[in-house]
Amino acid sequence: MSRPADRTRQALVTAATAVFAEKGFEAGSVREIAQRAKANPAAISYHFGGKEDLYREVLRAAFRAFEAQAQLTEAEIDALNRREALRRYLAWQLQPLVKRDQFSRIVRLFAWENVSPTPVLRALVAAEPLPVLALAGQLVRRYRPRAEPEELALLTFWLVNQTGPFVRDAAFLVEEPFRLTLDQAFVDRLGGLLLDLVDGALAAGGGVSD
Amino acid sequence: MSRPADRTRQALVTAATAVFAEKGFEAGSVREIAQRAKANPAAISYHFGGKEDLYREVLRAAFRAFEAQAQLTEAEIDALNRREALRRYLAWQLQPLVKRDQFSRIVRLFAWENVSPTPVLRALVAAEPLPVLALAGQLVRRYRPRAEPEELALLTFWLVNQTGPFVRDAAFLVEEPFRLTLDQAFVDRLGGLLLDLVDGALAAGGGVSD
DNA sequence: TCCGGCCTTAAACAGGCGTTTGAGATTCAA
DNA sequence: TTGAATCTCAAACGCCTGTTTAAGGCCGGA
Repeated sequence: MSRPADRTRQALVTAATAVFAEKGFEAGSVREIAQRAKANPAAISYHFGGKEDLYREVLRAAFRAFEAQAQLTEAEIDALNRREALRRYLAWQLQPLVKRDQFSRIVRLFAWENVSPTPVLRALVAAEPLPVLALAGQLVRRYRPRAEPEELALLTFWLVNQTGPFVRDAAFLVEEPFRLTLDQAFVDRLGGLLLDLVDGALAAGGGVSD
Repeated sequence: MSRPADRTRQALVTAATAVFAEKGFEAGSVREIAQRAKANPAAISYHFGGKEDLYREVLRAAFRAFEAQAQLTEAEIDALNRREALRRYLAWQLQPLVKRDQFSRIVRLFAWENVSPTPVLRALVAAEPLPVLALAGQLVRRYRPRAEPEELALLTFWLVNQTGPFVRDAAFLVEEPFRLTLDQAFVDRLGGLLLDLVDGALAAGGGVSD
């Protein structure tokens, strides 16, 4: 695959990622995408089939990019000290804060899907469960091996959302009244703070010792 | 004020709240709003000035409705046992889960604003800081009176987001793979679980005893 | 050189958007 | 009852949307 059209395809996917991240799927227009890719709107229908199919391509690439950064496998969760496993999990989830330019668009894509899921994403995740949920669930069981299924589900959802708000609303945190500076040292401090909080929360009230 | 036009005004605000909650400000159309209110699209321009002005009215009503449900004042936070204050704070924030029909639209309105803030809301909150942030910050200081400003800011933001995901993504929690049932008993259990988690997290690692 | 497939393009299509217009209905005070 | 103010409504305006169409450029093989 080194046809002349590959340049157009790749440019369209890149431009679409930026536009959909900024405005969401509905509000992102094929004309703006084409303009940023220096291509014609009709090229989207020609190469992908339509706006939805282009979006599917964008989501697939986003999933690949995010999961490639995982610093934790299912095997490691059971092998490692549970606090160390938790530390790696949090570090992975906070990576978008470090590699801001690279990941911010992907984070925003998922934020849009969070408030208004598209049929495109629903179809994609229906195929197989999200790896991040499986990892978080396994991590919770290291702390609460005897928890009921409902409590386990709640704790898993809770753990996933310990980092989400910081990543999703990073732009909000640098403004008033918070005024935080998002450099590497800050992300390290945040990671340490969250590790203490989450470890403390899971260990207290119902947790078993490691 | 019991002019004949008041019926139209009220019907438009009600319909607009539903439509904006479902689709967001941009995607919510004046034609759909007018149709649900059994009115003419031109009535929006006539009574409010335009789509933005109608939205401002919707947001104002939403703020009033949400803050009227507060179960905690600044004075009570310092007077009460800190765990009891935290319990009341969490109960307040989880109320949308209990009174689902009444509050779900407001929660969704703010969820849209979270991913893509409108100039309308920005102008509204610029006037004065959000009461919920002030309360959460005061609560955090009960646990960590000697924390640095940055840590205080992070902990405040963290506390606010302990309940947010459960309320915002309640529709997600009832589906696979979680399959939770959102009745009163469940919300009580969730409130108790979160109270233990948050109290444990804030008390561990840096917290002082009460 | 010429042909045929791949690619790009401007133009047009049907439909939705927020808002304005002007005429008609309705309401209320005098 | 009359006149003026208030309100409603269908129609039209200009602009934007995703997609289709048809014409032409481009390029490698015969």
